[in-house]
Amino acid sequence: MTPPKLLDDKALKERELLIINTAVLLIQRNGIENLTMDKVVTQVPFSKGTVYKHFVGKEDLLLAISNHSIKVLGDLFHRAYQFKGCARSRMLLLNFSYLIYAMLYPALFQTVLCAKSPNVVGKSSEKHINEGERLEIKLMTSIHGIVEDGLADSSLELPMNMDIQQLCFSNWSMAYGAITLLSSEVEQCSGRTSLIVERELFNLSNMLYDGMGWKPFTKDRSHCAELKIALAELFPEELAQIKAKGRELNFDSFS
Amino acid sequence: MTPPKLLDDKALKERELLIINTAVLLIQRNGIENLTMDKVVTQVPFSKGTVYKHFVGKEDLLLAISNHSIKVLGDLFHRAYQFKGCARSRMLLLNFSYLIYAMLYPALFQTVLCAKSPNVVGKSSEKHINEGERLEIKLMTSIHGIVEDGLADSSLELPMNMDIQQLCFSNWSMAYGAITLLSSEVEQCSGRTSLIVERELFNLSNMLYDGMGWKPFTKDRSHCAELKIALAELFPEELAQIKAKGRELNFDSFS
DNA sequence: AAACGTCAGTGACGATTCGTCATTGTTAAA
DNA sequence: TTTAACAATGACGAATCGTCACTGACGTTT
Repeated sequence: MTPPKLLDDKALKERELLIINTAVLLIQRNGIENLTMDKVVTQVPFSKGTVYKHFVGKEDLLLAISNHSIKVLGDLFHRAYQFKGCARSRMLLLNFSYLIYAMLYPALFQTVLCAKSPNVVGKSSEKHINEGERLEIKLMTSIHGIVEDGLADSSLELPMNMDIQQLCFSNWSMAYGAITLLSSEVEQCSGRTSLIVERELFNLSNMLYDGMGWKPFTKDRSHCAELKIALAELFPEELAQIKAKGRELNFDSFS
Repeated sequence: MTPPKLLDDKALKERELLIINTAVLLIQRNGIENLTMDKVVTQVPFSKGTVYKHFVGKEDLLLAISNHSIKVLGDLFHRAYQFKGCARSRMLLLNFSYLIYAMLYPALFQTVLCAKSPNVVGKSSEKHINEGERLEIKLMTSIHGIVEDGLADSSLELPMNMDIQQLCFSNWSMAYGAITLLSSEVEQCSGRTSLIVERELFNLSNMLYDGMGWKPFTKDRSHCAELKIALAELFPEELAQIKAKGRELNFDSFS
């Protein structure tokens, strides 16, 4: 009467990842708007029914891709968190790791944005929705850690009766807004508009940190030169890949 | 031989608006993820072919709704711009008009977010895409005007070699990020999380303005009391409607 | 070893939704 | 009245979705 276990979790995870990666390739090739389950099924050594065992529908698959993408971003964030340097610099570095992510993996970035739409969330499984929330919280922990370091070394004090979570959210929402709004420009080489994403992100971050009273203030330190060095040290491969795509982070147009 | 004009522009515009409003009602009732062209057609005194005369497809209709929503928001922004008061207060007020909009018209707000997805943009007509860009620029002009007023009365100086457009974008992307990320919380009465959207928006705005060096600084003025009065004067109806929905802007939890 | 039960896998199928287009109706000039 | 251009219709084919009845493989029971 013991129900036989025929499939181990490992194999299931592997298969799930294979489906996700296949879907990402299709998104890269045809655009997210043309992704269909039928196409995914033909590109995968399983039948439709099996795919639907893993994902209750197309939207659920999208959310799973989004979750996977957030994991990738979480790794970049963690590297920024671990960098040696003052807290404020590392927070700026973290924001730029977000930008690098958006430039390097546009399909993933795009999918995360799409997955935020109620169109997707409304049709997804509880399991993947909860996983997504967990992952976003995890993302926040890197930010959290940097803020705590800033508080610990007294370069930062909590302003306006705010708590740590609020401060983390401030930085996150600011970076999110800037990169999202300029993400359409992120991919192209030359900006049609006069807004340059790396410059706006840099200025916006510094204004916010100055407003928080986070030392060293902009007037006392060349954050730009520091950032340039840190990026080259922490993300050499990623910067090279971006360059290979014909795009490049340009810090010369602003001091 | 003169080709007869049978439909005037006015009637066309009216019909387009009727279709849009019908679709908005359906979104409110069934959620944006369940909007179908067939349902729209049955709710409208025209046939499918006629609807498709106006909108090349479902996504194009969504974009048109988004554009319509941006017009509504533009009106709120303009009222904030015209308010009497110091520039910095008005900018804060403008951000809060954005929040009011998100709370009062969740379906519209949601549609604007969805319409940003490449899923939608990729399948829409040039006409509506261009119209959307025009409308967003128009939105910016209210922000632009307030910044210029701040420069004119010397309460603000351009920091870090930035130009006016960059400053406008900073405020916009910050407000966008905060409200978007907390929009899922915007509708519900009590916050499960410890983040309260009106409080975060208030703090984030003030930190940014302080960082810009925009006077009067937070330490010198009770922006909160001022904002409370301004909101009551400028958006009495809207605040009442929000209250009627069971939600209320709460300023007591922070000074 | 035969019968049985459980579960993974399959892909044909019905249902839904989309967008088109051949047809019909309408208007105003000739 | 005829005609030409425009407007409106809704039946239809195509695409996509997600389900479900069936098959087969494997371990357990008899």
